[in-house]
Amino acid sequence: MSLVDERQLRVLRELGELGSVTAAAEALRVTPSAISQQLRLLQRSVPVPLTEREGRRLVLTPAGRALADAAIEVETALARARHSVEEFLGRADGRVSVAAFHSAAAAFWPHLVRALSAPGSPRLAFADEDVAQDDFPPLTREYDIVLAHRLDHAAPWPRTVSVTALLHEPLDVALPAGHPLTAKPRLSPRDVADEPWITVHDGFPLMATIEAIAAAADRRLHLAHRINEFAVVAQVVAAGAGIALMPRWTARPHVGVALRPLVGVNARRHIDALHRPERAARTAVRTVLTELRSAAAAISSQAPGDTEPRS
Amino acid sequence: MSLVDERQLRVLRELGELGSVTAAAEALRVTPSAISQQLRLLQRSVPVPLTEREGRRLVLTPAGRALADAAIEVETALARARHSVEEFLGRADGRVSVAAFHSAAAAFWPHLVRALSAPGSPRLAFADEDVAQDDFPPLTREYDIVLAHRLDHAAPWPRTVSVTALLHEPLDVALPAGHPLTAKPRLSPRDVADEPWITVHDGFPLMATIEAIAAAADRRLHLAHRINEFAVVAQVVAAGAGIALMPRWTARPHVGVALRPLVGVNARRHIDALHRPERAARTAVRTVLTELRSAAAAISSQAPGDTEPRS
DNA sequence: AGTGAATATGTAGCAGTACTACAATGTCCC
DNA sequence: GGGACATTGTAGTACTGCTACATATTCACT
Repeated sequence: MSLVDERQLRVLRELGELGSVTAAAEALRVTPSAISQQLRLLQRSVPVPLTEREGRRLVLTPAGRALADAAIEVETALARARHSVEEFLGRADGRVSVAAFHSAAAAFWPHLVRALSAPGSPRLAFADEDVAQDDFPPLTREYDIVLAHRLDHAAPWPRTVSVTALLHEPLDVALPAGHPLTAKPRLSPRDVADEPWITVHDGFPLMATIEAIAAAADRRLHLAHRINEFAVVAQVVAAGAGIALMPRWTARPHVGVALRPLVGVNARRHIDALHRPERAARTAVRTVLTELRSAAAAISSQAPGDTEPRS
Repeated sequence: MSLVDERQLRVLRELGELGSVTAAAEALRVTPSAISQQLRLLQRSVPVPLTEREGRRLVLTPAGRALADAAIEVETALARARHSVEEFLGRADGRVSVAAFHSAAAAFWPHLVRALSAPGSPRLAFADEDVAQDDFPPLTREYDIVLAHRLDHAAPWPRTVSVTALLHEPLDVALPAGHPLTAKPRLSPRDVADEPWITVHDGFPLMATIEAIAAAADRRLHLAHRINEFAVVAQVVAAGAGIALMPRWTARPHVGVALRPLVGVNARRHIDALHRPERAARTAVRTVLTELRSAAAAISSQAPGDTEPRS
């Protein structure tokens, strides 16, 4: 019985529905002999007759009809399997996993939640991932979409991932409220080179800008603290432990911290959505990408005084 | 996509569950190379990657997982199909069609209905078929069980059908109440040869006994009427239109009709259940056959004064 | 850093299977 | 009884899935 296969079941079913070997053969585009042989093969696995002669035609016995009915289920399941990939790709409400580093997560995810809460929208699965720049692309193996950042002049993303540009965000200098430098509307590398710095850990994107400031000022900076998380950085800056680079749009404003634009070095970061090219074959993933772009537009224009043209 | 077959889906599913080509190969008792080739073949039909490398192992992508899930349904349906014949054979409550000629139907079917009314019993499908003797065996093509009758010396049933003997029923002479012959406890062919006869149509089983009476009495009988249905015969006999042969047990008694045993010719008929041998592979069919046998025992002993040994 | 074990993939050849073409057998209908 | 129709059997062919073996890649351990 275990060598009953789909082909034989299909033949049996056609015979049952069409009522003759010849008709089944035409339907399956083979010779009647092929049908006859498949039936003989199938019969070998079953101890009761599945077919019987009726005059010169061949028809199913009740046992044959029982098996032919089961064959319908097999074909249904196979058809469903054959369409399951398209279904998977086409589902509007599929699960979409989105990873992001902290500041992008805080800025983008609330937008996504609001925009995609209606039934029929993609179901979101968030995960925060604060990793060094090189480690963003590999995350696309695990997540459908990865929000990543890199500095203007850093190495571009590898070509194995697709990139959707979201923000080109200025990095400002964060000063404690009341610090003397807050008097200046914009700061040069020389202005800030002697202050104690709070920076990200080595390997993280913003570090390159810190190094650019040191180079432009021709000084060795004093790296007092290494803190990745901007919410913590803001607290420590406000407490007067040093100054820091902070993103203009995606970090939550802090009353004890003033932001001043930096001139003389290119202090900007790209925030991009990375994904493997084939993941965008899914409708749900494309929906989230579209929503991310419109969230980016909202984010970059949310503080009118701070938008790029005027910085 | 249409060349996705069960084998490829099975391979994909094993890969998904076991997590490596080698493990899937062991599970399916083939070499890893075979697995790899089947996966390549499957991938050819699908426009998005189903698998991806993870270190030195191979794992499913989300699309692959979607297809593997569908593969489970396919295997389930196939397993069900492979067991559907046993299920069909083993079901206690399967449908069993029973054909019978009129007097057997009237005598046996009420027993069957009473005995097999509990839930879980075979579901009965009755059909009355009053045919000539030669036409009983072919009815086994259409019905699971056929109640048929034949006379003692008639040709036996062909060996293509299985026979379950039910009754060996005496045929008595039916006389109008008050007819002079009712005075005799038993009748010889000579006693009845000059009466007007009511017989079945030519070709029907009882006809041979009529001819035997004529031969034994060396007379030509007067065949006044040809009526197959015993209920009608009884009415006409009671009305005085003639005498007739009637089965002792399976014809309903009629107040205007007296039955007298016939001696000197072998006047008995066999009532048998005929079926194709393979139909008895079904539990439900065997249940009905058993019930028919016990019904036969009840019928032949229901009128104690008329049982065979005393006739 | 290097080496060996583990894993997957490619290639060639082999074996089993499903098909076609054709012949034979059986059935229906006039 | 003859001709058309239908199924089955037989021999040969094409295809497909497998094994064996070689190769490439990754991992773990020293």
